[in-house]
Amino acid sequence: VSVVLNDRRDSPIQVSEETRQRIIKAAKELGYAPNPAAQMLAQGKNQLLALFNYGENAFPVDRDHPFYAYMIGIEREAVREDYNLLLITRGQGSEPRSIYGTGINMLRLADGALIMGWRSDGSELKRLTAEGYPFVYIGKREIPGCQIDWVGSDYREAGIKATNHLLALGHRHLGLICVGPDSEEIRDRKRGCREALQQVPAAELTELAQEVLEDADALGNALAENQITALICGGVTSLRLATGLLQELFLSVPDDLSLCTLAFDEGRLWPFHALHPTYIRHQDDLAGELAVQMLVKKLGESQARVGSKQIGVELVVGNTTKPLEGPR
Amino acid sequence: VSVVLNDRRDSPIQVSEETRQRIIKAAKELGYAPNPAAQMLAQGKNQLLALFNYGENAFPVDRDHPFYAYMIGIEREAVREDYNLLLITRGQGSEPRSIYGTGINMLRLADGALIMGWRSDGSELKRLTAEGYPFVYIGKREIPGCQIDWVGSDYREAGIKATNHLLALGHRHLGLICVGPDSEEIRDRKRGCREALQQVPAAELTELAQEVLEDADALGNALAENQITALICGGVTSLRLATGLLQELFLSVPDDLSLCTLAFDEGRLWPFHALHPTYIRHQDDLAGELAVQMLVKKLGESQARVGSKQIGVELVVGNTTKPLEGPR
DNA sequence: CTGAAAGCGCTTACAG
DNA sequence: CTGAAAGCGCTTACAG
Repeated sequence: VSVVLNDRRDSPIQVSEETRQRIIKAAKELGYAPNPAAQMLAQGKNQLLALFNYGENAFPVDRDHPFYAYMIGIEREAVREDYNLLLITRGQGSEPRSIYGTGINMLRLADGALIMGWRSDGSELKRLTAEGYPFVYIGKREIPGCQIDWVGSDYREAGIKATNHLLALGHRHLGLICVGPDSEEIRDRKRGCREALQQVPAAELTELAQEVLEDADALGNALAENQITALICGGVTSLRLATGLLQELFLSVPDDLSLCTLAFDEGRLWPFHALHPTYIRHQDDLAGELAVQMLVKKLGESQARVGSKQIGVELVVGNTTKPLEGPR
Repeated sequence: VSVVLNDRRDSPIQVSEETRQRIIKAAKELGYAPNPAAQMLAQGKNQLLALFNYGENAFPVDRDHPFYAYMIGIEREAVREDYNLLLITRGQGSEPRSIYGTGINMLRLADGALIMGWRSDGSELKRLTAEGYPFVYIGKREIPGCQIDWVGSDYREAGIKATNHLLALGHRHLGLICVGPDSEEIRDRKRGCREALQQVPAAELTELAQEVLEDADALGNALAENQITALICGGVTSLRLATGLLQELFLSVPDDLSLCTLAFDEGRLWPFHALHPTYIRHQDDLAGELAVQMLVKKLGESQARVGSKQIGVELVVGNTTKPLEGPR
């Protein structure tokens, strides 16, 4: 019966066509529906991938949140690979988020896990690795003495491309501002910008403290002091804050200041937007897909390392950057 | 061991504190985690809530999608109620989405389910109900001959409030435009607008076909023919399309036309936006929370009906509507 | 308080 | 080709 209903053609068991039909007919009449839990138990795997986020919710309240795009890719690929997704929400009511918070490794409900979030606890990841639990980290994550597989966007390249663009436009006094907690990916942004800058001897890059985005005058002073003609924003949040303050300062973009952001989501644009930012386009949805692929591969090869991957980025030129026209 | 790990204080079995600690310690050391499928099989529940979407993905690619806000609330409440969330992605690769598509009811892996999406198959919902599977529908869903519990935003009230606002400003020739597939909630919008309009004898409401949003001239003609001075958009998509076309037509908002939308997400606004739409604020995240509460209640009371709920809405006045100043 | 046993609904070798 | 049996990992009466 099991062979017939699951259409196991590769089974060693041969069933006559007549019997087969008889079984199917009976199943229909009885309104039979298999119990997936029992199937899983018998087959020893449950086609479940856990999603764990150290940072916030799986559904970020802030839609500008970079994780959102990852999620889209993760779900898309999960459909293809025929896995269900398990959002770990039990026991996540209090900070800090923890995998072992309740004492047991909750991820083991699933065959493997995708983990994300900046505030991740290195020791928990080490323990997971030691236990041989298969997971892939979403976003770059380097832990000394512990090789973990991750997949993320190449923020260093983002920094390089943005900086090169502004340098090519003739700007020599650049500013860089990132908001948010210090993380591998913030450091990569800064590193990329610095690397690109070093190719042009006369150029200067000022890293502005994120506090200057709390007050228009603070930003104005910082820009003036350093003669900044082009500002690189680390992401959408800094771009949003900066544009607001620049408006207060009556500074016009790009006439008074060129603006370029290392992350942006074009889906946000409205027809009546005057500004179309120059930005670095990421493919975080592809990163999400790749993460699932890597994890599934890991599961198949019983926990071999699959290696980390960085996804390339590209510059999209909008109307917020323009060539420098001599001294201000 | 089972009694200790599941913290069954009400169990007839008494366990000494010492033994209890010994068990917990051992579980930790061994990295023990219960198998949800086995738990499901043995006790018929596993603290898992399934999420099934007839329409699209759980993570809508379009961030303007109304489901997104629901998701936020669902997750928030799941944390509180101590449930994990199971995103049903298996077998969802091809249209139309189906719960029984593979022959088995995938939802049975979880204790209960939250179901959403306009394209839902009434017969599947009927079958679920007949089987006694506990679920709550996200968004209004009425099926003849089948009482189902749902929770959704009150789009009729949205229509009423928007229409009343425009009438109060003196407008008498209103237009209404909704895009997307016909659904209970689209019908409610229209119903609400019509109801409000009937209170003012001299007023007229023209329902524009969604095709007029495909072409600027078509929209222009429709507005002119009906002398429309105020346009109600059904949601973000129609608002977006309309603003784009109005710009092409050199019609200015709100001087030439007042604009009000029945759904909007203020989180989208940028500092440099000139237009702040007058809109109806929904509380879909609260609806999501409520849905989880209702479902959990259902689970507790072993599938009693809990009744459907509609969440109230409110008008937020922006700068896209203004009083009518005599004939145009 | 502890241990052995039955059973949840399936799948899959294993005998007939 | 068919039927009886073991086992997946749990929970829960049931004896000791």
